[in-house]
Amino acid sequence: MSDVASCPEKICEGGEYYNEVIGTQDLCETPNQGNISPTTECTPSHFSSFCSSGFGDLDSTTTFANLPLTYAGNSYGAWSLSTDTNQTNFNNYGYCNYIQEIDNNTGVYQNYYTQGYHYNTPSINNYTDVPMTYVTETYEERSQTTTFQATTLESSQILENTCNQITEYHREDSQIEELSGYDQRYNTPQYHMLEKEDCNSKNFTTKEQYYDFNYSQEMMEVIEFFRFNKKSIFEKSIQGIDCNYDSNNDNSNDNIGNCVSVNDLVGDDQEDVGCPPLKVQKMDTEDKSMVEGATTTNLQIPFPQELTKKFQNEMIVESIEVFAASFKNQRISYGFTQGDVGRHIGLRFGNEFSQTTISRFEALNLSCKNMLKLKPKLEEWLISTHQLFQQGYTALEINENHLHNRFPKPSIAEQEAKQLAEIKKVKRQYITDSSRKRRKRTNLVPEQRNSLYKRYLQNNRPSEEALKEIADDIGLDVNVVKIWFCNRRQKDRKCVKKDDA
DNA sequence: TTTATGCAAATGTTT
DNA sequence: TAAACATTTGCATAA
Repeated sequence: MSDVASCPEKICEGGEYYNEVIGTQDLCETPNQGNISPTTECTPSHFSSFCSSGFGDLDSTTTFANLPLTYAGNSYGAWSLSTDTNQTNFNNYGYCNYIQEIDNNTGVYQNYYTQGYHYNTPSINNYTDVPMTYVTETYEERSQTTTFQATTLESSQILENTCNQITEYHREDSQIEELSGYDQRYNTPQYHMLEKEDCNSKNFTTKEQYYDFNYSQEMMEVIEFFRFNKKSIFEKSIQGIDCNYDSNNDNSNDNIGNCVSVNDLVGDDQEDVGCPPLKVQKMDTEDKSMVEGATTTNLQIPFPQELTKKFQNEMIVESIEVFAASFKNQRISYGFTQGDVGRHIGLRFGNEFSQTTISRFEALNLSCKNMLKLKPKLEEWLISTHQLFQQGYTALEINENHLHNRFPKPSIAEQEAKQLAEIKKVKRQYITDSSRKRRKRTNLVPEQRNSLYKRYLQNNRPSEEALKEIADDIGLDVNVVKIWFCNRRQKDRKCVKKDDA
């Protein structure tokens, strides 16, 4: 195992720039309990990698991994995975908000949530055969806040060491064994978007040293290796927990019961594929054997291309999950309700969302594509709100004075470009005019509904004239009546199909 | 008071 | 072009 804190990788993809980081413990170790040493040089404007200490709580053995894509100002969410160094067979998986003050180089963790799992052997490295028991039903809030002083590292040194680390991982069986554990040595890569200028920053020597997210087989091997290990642990712990995929839309071909296959979000252009679910399926035996192949010395082509796509999909899915959790945390800490957010977005973009939609976003109760579509707006909300608070406004003032109005509305093209960036890997993508106002939902009163249904029984496909007549008669817009008949026919067809099944 | 959810209105895509 | 088919979204209300 090398002495590397993190591995910055510049990822350039279609004009967008990512920073890829793999961390190990050594340069993250902290002499004092609770201290954390982020590597500020990894990303010029934000932290991207850090380790903290502790098991359960943030102490000397916790490794933080997989920073999400989401941030507002200096704020990040973070996942941690830590193991029990006292061999009491307890594993801990946590989430917290991470806020770094760039100027004075300090950071704060807050709103720390944890979920615990028992496993029945103290041997961490045998995890593949260890059944794990889900211990806590829900996240437990610890309300812990940890403040620390950041440590700055030389980026060139990090880059060099990290590349050595990757090479060693590829070469040495013993080191691979070590890495396959999921204790403090376990890390996952993470990435987030950077400005173009950052990519050319002097902190990084030459562009040629960067790994390309799409095309570097070597990089993908490492990413997949780490990610599989993590998944195999986590998935064991969520056995029996329902997927939280939009159960209303359960007629998709991708659905398997209430869960959906994650295959092919990053599909090739020939395939007409849908979105993955927001909770992933367990990996099957076949997949596992392929990944286990990666732990041999033959690491040239350990992963089939298909699997690479699958992991990319999972990364996308996970980035949404993490963002949703982070978004909720921040919304609550700002003191806004879901309804507030929906209204603010209306002020900001010209088209507001209901409390329902925000609620569903936070609970991952929307389709993946839908989540990806909404995400840029919620990111914008976080940024705008953060700025308003920085200017000294309170939540009350923001609400009463409609301060989200103050931000220039981005052009439709800009909004669409952002949505496109989110869902560009989804085939069948389409961006709708996001500024067009959705018609207010008509609330039909029972008499109107009865009247419509009576006429539907007489003729379920009325002509234009008949529709007009019905509309006049009931006192509704003819379009509303037309849509009602369409939806009613759709409902009937669905019922018939269901009966047939 | 806030959030979650069933049903279906409205919108988008394919046939 | 219209209808079928698919998906997004919000009202009303339960929790």
